[in-house]
Amino acid sequence: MPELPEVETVRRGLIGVLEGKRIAHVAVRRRDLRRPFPARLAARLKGRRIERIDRRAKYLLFHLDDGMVLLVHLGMSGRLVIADPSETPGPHTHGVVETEDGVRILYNAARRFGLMDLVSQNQVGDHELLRDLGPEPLGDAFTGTALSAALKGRKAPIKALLMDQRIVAGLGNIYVCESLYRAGLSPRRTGASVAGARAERLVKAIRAVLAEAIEAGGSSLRDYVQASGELGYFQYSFAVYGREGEVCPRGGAGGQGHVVRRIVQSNRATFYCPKCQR
DNA sequence: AACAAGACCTGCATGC
DNA sequence: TGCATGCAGGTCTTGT
Repeated sequence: MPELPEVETVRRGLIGVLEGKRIAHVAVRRRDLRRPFPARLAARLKGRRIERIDRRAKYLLFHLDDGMVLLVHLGMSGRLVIADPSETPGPHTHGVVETEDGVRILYNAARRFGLMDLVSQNQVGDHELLRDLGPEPLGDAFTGTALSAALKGRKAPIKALLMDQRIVAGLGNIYVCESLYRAGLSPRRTGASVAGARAERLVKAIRAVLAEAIEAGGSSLRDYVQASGELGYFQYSFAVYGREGEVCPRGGAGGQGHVVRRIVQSNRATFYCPKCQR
């Protein structure tokens, strides 16, 4: 679920309650997630002060005052929420962090696709999960030229390549579909064919879609909520994602062929408008 | 090397 | 009601 806009929204929601705060207590209820939680995680976090919360792609990075960084990924169904004082951990709450001033954060991941790791600050960039990531789509390094270069010679469909975190880091199924629609590019087009003006258009579309989604607090479909528990509402702005059979936003009255189609690429659903996307 | 498909795990909607 | 099936925001691994 959580793609870049959702992770960024969670980050923003946690800054106010966690930055500068000291961790008073940590409970680990189940540690066999996608990769097991680090050994002695609770003991290593206890007493630490959270100095800063960053994001890299879909990872959250909690910088601690002992030079370590707690890496958190939410997987498909993960949540990081500020608990109501009366709230008790559910069956999928795999970790609970409590600050000195009494704020409790629940780490919830029904499908256990998420992960946590501890890495020292000066090795974060070399971490195996981060080192091969492509540029941040909202950063300066993500340009039409850079994207063209990354796609050069690639025969796979552009849809699949944008899902590859080494090409650009942070997009997932929703925002790839929406960005391709915005750019007017068919998801079936080869990566190599996206160069020059098309690549520029795609970069602009990706940036715009992500910015709007962050503004909307992300997209809430099934599991995702903001740290506060509020829903995001970008799902109401989807042009194509999950809209198979509907008329796309540019179809106008009657539609005239602007019917959103669902296909499967690399085992993932792709939604697009064959009329608007070429 | 690049690509597609399968695997991981759980919950939910759907249809019989 | 119960059961089987398919599907889901991610990404790692396997096989061609």
